[in-house]
Amino acid sequence: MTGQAALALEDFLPYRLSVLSNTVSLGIARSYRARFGLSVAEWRVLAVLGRFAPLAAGDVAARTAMDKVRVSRAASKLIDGGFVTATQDKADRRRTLLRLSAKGKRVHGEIAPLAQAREAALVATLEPAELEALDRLLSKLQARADALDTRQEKGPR
Amino acid sequence: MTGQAALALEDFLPYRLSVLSNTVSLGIARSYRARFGLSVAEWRVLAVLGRFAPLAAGDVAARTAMDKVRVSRAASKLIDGGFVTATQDKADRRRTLLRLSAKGKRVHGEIAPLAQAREAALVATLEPAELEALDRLLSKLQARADALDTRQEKGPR
DNA sequence: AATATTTAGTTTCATCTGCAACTATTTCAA
DNA sequence: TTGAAATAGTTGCAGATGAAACTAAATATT
Repeated sequence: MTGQAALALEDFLPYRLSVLSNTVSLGIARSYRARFGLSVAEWRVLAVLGRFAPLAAGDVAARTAMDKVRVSRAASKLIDGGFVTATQDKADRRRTLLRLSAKGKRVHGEIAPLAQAREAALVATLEPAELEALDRLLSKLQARADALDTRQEKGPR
Repeated sequence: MTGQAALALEDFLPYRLSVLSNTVSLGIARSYRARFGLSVAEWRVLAVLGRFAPLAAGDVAARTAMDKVRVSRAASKLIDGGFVTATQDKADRRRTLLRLSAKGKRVHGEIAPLAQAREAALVATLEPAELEALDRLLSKLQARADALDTRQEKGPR
């Protein structure tokens, strides 16, 4: 009845990516929400701070692909919870330098292996060659998606 | 300083999937949000209704991998907007059968090609063999993610 | 048949989220 | 210098979201 080929949602790549991403992320999120009361946004901030010493909020945003509002709120919660400390950058007093507190490091040390184990379990069924292919394909698609996105927006980001 | 290998967010598969999925979906969403005022959830419901004749809300949820709350709300908006009609199932009066209205069909007919063009642009850089590999990898990962998820939950879904 | 359980869907509540407006500070330009 | 423009980050608002509680109808149990 539809004039043109009906869109098969179940084969539609953006949809498949969305379902897969949600399945994976929600599964992981559940485990650390239950244990530490951390949201995905908070965990991401914790993760980059665990890896890259002091970062300003803007740097966190760049590294997590989150917008600055989301980072700001996640950081506030982490500070309230005592996971993160904030100090004003003396060289540029607009900037707030974020670091993990001792508690933050402890939690990061607990969650990171869990997250890695989950990822390992996810890709356990893939051959090494497949894993390599996956890496390349995701990189290619991300680059392409960024390009399409930039083109669509008013100006360059 | 961290005892174990720090988690590299930028290489972390769940994170990469999330970023890619968001880049792609939001890019597409922008185009039909601007034109028709439809959210991603609404568009998904419209898409499955455009393809599979009358569906109950629960069937829509199953086919879109959205939860029933989200489906219920998207359906309400679509009904308010005149894109979808709802009739009570005579055989089971708990069920509401959803169909596209004439207007809904028209909009679906407009958006579907847009969405397909976007997908085509996204995968345009992939060789046929790569596309095939992508398909297989996503299926494999989804199956695995589902299995891990089910195992984690209390009972089977 | 009467009651208990299950199922379909909605609503409430408590977040989460993004956009836009805002403050504070720094950098640029006249 | 001094005002204008840019940058870092926060907050108000309005919409989206998920979990849990709830209503209504169907099915299972006794």
